[in-house]
Amino acid sequence: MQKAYFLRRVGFLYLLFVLFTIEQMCYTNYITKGGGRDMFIEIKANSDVPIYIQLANQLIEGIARGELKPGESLPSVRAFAADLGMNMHTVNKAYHYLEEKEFIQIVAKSGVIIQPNKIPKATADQKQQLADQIRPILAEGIVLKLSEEEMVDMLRELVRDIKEGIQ
Amino acid sequence: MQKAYFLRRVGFLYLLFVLFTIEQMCYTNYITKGGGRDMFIEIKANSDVPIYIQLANQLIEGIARGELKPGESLPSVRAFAADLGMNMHTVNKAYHYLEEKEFIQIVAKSGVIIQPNKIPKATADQKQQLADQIRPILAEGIVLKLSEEEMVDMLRELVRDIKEGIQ
Amino acid sequence: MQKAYFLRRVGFLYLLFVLFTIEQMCYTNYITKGGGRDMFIEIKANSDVPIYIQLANQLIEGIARGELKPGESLPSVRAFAADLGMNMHTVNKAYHYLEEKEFIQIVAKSGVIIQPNKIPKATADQKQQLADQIRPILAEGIVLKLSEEEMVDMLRELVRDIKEGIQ
Amino acid sequence: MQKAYFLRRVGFLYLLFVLFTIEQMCYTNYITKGGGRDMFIEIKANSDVPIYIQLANQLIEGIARGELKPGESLPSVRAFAADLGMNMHTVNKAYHYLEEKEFIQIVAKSGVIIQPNKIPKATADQKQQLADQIRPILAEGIVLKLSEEEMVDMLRELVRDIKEGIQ
DNA sequence: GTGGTCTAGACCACA
DNA sequence: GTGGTCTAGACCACG
Repeated sequence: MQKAYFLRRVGFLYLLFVLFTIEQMCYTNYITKGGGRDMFIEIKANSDVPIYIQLANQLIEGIARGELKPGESLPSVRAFAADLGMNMHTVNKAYHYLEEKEFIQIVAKSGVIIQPNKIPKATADQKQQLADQIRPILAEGIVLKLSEEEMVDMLRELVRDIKEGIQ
Repeated sequence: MQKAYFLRRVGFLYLLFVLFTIEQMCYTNYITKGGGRDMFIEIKANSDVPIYIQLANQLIEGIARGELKPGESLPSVRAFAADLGMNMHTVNKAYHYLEEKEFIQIVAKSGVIIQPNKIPKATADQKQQLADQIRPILAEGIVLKLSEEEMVDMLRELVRDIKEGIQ
Repeated sequence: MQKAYFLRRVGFLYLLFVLFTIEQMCYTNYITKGGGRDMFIEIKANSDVPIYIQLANQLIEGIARGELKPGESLPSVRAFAADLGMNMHTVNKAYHYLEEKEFIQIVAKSGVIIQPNKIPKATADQKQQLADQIRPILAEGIVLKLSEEEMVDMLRELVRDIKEGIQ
Repeated sequence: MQKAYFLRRVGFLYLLFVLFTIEQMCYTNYITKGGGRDMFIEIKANSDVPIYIQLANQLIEGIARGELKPGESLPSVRAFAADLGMNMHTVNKAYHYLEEKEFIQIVAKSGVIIQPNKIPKATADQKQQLADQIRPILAEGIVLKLSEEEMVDMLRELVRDIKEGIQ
């Protein structure tokens, strides 16, 4: 009897732990209406990556895989913030971050749309920036004994995942 | 005569210019004696990447290209900080960051050495972490109309640069 | 034959490109019949300048270059809004903005006319207002290493452009 | 007697009015320590120009007249905000606005400095932007019967004022 | 209803 | 002590 109770208690604690973990890992996993289909946004609360950057990255992936099409409008800062359970300013910051990269256009008092002008191909500067970001990660990969080919495979797989929307 | 003087003056001005530029871009560009050879550490003050991470990354690259060999000792926190003109705490933080990754060993009151045990091949977890870091960068690359092949080429070139120590 | 077709196709694509660009840059590029001649109104949707201010500025330029003459009537709010594809309120606001500056007269239930009374020369107050608006722009110009003469030249050129209706 | 009382009351109301006006017009007129000399920052609370833009403009003038020299550090966002009686975020916004223009450098967790690299001469793009900002003001000047020469004189005077720090 | 601006107050990681 | 980030709540002007 004692044992059964113990087990039940452990089970309960375990459940609590799982719930807590889930809550900590992804405090939001909401849906935003984009065009006809829906789009999942997943934010990790305990990440060292700022929330607004995470949001921006997810939107970038949406653009990358063509789910968010040029000219399409994004939710208003307030509506999006409410959906995602975060503050207006955080969404606003993500939007301005993306506007700086010219991936979206913020039309004051009207709304936010995916860049309707063709996004131009990466300039040498932009490529250099991307390279600077990737470089330390690759160095770490090399130290961890990953061969060049393994890393190339990883890259190809990631590109496929992004384009197919696999988390 | 007039011409020779002119040339010398231009040379001098050019030197000043170079020094000025270097000083502005990287507040440190020092040399640290590791093992037999020297190694350049370059820190960008005006970067959004924390200094201790920049330092750790440069050391990781040193390990990646075999310049820092297993068992070799690194400068003491104090000496390194003095050389690099940065705070002791910063160097310390970089060391602990690398120790956590098990790329180095910190032996209390003795010193710091490059991991003498063979660094094991990346676990699935570690690979996943690397992938998570690369993913948003690739997504941005895709939005900027880089093809998969271009990104693979970029990766291969970066790996070559790292192994050959090209900045 | 092959060549002629090719040229036609290029022309068509170019036309498409131009239309696309115009549509993106300025959501309206309409004509309004004012007096005898026509006048172009160009609104940039993605500007930080409010639309009603943009409209008012274009009308001010029309007055400045004498295209809109004292006593001439402007389109009704309703008709103008329809022509420009914008909200009635916006046109209304532009009109009231201009009326406040005494550049036009709004006669209730009758229409809007360009100020028929001679517009008096700028008062000290008005000059001060203009100066206050220009000042920060000039300061920025100075920081950007523009000489006083360059800025004077810029001013002269702008005055010429305004008077000749060059965009 | 009645009259004296009335006058006193009017005097009191007038005093209140003056105080109110002063408070409304410039709610701050603070000093910030820059190098050896002090610098006046004046913010108009009831202006339609956002506070953070006003602040940025005053700093730009400081740079323009050489009072703020390259490499010099600016107050921390919190200290500056306290001095000016405004919110940290407002100062922060002004700083980021200036950083975007590359007039200052924000070094994370360290401080803010006036751009130490030479600020390059205005590009064609930047000149165009300045021209676009000045144009409507000039058009208004023309309508107010200011001659080109009068406006040139106004510009020269403003440049002199900026360089000599005359408000 | 939209984005823009501003305030107040909080925690964090870096240096 | 610094800037970075995040939240909560407010008012405003534009459309």
